[in-house]
Amino acid sequence: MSTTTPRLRKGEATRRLILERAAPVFNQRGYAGASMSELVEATGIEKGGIYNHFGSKEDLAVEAFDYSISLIVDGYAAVQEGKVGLDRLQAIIEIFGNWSGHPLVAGGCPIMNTAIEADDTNPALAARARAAMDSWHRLIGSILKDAKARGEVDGDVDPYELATLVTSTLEGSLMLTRLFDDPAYKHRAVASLLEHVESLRKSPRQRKGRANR
Amino acid sequence: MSTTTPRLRKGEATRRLILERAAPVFNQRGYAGASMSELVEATGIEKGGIYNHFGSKEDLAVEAFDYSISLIVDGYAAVQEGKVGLDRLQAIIEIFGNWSGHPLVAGGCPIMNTAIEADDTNPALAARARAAMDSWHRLIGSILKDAKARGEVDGDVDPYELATLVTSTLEGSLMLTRLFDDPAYKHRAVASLLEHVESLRKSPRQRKGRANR
DNA sequence: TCACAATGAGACCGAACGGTCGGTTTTCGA
DNA sequence: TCGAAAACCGACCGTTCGGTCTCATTGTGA
Repeated sequence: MSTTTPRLRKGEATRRLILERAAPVFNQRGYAGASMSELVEATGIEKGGIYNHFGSKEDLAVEAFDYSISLIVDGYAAVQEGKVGLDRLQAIIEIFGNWSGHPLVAGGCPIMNTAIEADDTNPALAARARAAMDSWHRLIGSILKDAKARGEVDGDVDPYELATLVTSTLEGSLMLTRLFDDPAYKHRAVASLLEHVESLRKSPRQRKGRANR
Repeated sequence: MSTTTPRLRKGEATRRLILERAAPVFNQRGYAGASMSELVEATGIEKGGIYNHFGSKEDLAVEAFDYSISLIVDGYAAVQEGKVGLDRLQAIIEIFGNWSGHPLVAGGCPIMNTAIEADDTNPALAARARAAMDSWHRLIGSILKDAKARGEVDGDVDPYELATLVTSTLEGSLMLTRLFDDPAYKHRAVASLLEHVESLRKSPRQRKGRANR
């Protein structure tokens, strides 16, 4: 390996530009719904140029998906900064309801969109969606485990199970919000989840013993 | 008009057969992902035969969607029979987690699938999805209003808001269940919602005064 | 029974699909 | 500055797309 330059400068820039511009197209129109000619138009790069960097439409879709995910990972990492324990989770839930004006990627949640389209049709994309969703659940799960370790929440809360419930509610509400073009659905889900998470908090007094419900 | 026969017998039968067989194809592969040749194969009717009954692929997709919805409406109507009040809602939530073996239509919830694909691309299908979702929310909402009228639940529960929360959680969990091919996600959501609904029940004692939280 | 409308088959259409490739331009290290 | 390599273009490929049309067959009311 030594000092092999893996990729040259200009090409790398175009490659990234293609991904940046193709990602929202795939996210809005779906894999089957997005045509190469649309991608040519959206990227400003001719077909030959695109195929110079990606082996197939599917390759491009997979890499564009990964690019979308990287934006999301970065976005959610940023909102947790300076927060600890349960506050981190609440910050994540809260921001979910507030990307509205400047969504991380146009067209809704790429994981959900890809999951819905690809589960019966495209194993490669479905696998990427699973990986991204798993990583998301590990993030939420680890925050909850941390909160438990810090004594903020009761011991009988299963971090992973709660994580999947949070995801279910948020994603479902996002689907409704986009279907009806009305943020109220998302906001209700966020409010409900924040309340639920808040209810998990042990009051400083209680150290042992089950609290709420 | 007088005694105009709107449609003849044989044709109506084929028409329905096409819908029955096309519905799962659209639900699994999506509108853009389903090709006419796949529909020809699935229905056993040649292209000319299909276009004899439907004006376009989109027309067929819309009618197939409506057909799927009719199956769902019938299915959920059946499970409520003989039940009253909050029991009706709990029966609906419960059955949501148990279609697994014999789903009403292959490929997951047609409303969610259509919502995700069509919201940015197909106004006609998106409108149908909105109508179906609205009707679903009205069903849940009316059950909750009935339960309130019967004094089963507290007055400060907003039927429509709760309905949309139930939908969010169920649909999101179905997405996860299908993505990971694991009913656990769905079952967790069902259990959580059943518990939540149960917590709304006033004990026979309490007539006035807010109960839980 | 019979004539005609309804039905379904399948060859056919132009357009658009995803993908290839030779040639030109651009980039950049030597 | 220059030449090889990288990057990019766009015409072109075979295939499949959604949709049309003609014609043989079938169903059916009178």
